[in-house]
Amino acid sequence: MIEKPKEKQRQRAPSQRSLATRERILDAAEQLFSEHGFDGASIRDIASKAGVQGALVNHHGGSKEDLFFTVVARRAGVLAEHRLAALEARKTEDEADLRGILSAFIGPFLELTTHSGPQWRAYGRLIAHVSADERWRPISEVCFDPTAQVFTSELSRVLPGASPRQIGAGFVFMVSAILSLSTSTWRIGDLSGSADTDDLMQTLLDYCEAGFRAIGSPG
Amino acid sequence: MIEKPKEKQRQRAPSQRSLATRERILDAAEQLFSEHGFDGASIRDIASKAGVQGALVNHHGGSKEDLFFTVVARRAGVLAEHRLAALEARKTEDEADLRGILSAFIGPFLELTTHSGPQWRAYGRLIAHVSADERWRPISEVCFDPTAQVFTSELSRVLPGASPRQIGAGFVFMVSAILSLSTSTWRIGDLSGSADTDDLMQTLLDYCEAGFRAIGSPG
DNA sequence: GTCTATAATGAGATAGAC
DNA sequence: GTCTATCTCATTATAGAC
Repeated sequence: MIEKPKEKQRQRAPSQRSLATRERILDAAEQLFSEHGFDGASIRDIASKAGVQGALVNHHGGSKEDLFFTVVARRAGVLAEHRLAALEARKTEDEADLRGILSAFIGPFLELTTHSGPQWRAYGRLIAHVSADERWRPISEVCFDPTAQVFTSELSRVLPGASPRQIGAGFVFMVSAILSLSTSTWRIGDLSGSADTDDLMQTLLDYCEAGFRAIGSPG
Repeated sequence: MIEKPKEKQRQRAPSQRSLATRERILDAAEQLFSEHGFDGASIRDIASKAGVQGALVNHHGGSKEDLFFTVVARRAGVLAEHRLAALEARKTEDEADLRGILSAFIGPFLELTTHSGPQWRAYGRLIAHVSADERWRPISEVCFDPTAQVFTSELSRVLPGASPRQIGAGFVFMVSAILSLSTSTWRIGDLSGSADTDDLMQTLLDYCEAGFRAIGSPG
């Protein structure tokens, strides 16, 4: 199950080749989990994509659920750091108003998932799976809730007229809209050029900022 | 595959008992597909929940993919009718402004999925699966795109300043926010009472209306 | 750490009796 | 239309040689 990160004490440091293999396996798992979901991606497919034997996947990743957890957690820290750093930067420049907070949350995610290569792009879709399936709630709690709490606190500060429940609802609406850019781009149209994605980010920011303002101001 | 609704010519009308069995199977499939997704729900589990033998599921539903299609399509017509009727009602009363259009789209969905029993509640989650997985795009095109086109046309009419792409983006944001109420209610809090859900619907409407206005107005 | 081989289970689908 | 029985295949996971 998903109990812990379970950091076994190792006898000695793993070799470089071992680490490289492990990374290949995690990359393959990231892509296939993001495309087909947990149940739709098989260990065999992952092993095949990584160019290794099936047994190696279990050796490096443990059970399938452990592997899924590992893949999600691998980039969660980086994403959280980018978001919190962006938030701090806004604060020190006195730009931590509503739009500044939303930018700090949305910007790093879109920057990473659209401009940082196919693995990060897959990771965006992967988060959508984690977020949609209550089965992965323990993963969410560990990987994403801490950051979410920081941002909802900030939102409550700049929107004193909104109840915690309204802030929570608005936050869920925003997250689902963000993730829809990773999963439903085909509904809006191809996003090949950077100009298009930046355009879409502005539209998303405008949408969410106005939405939050409507929630925060009295009826 | 998902080619067609494939209406085989029957020799004679099915018996009442047969129809009842078929409904039980579809109900069970609806619940399990909505909870665990297509790959996570097995034919065996569906048969067990419906209280029939496994072979009957294939007999009534065809292949697993056919069964999924059938379940999604079963209520799609009702949902579409409610939405289009609500839209027409607004138009004849000269209330087809932005908020009226959004209400006609959101209201029937929330009414059905929160106040019309567990099957409709499951159907809401089911649509979230269909919408998130590109694999079901053919189903979306048949079941939901026609209604979506009607509403995006209306939105373009009342928001002449927004490009089709912006309307499309806003529509995707809105749909993802609506569906998040079916999948992520545990993130916002329990929705036991009707008052709570009505409250949430107002919040959602405020959020989306403001968001669309921000998209539709220059700068 | 990596491989081959295989165990153990569960999946979707069908044949054929009733 | 319904059931029993079964086919065929894919799945996760592990045992053990190297």
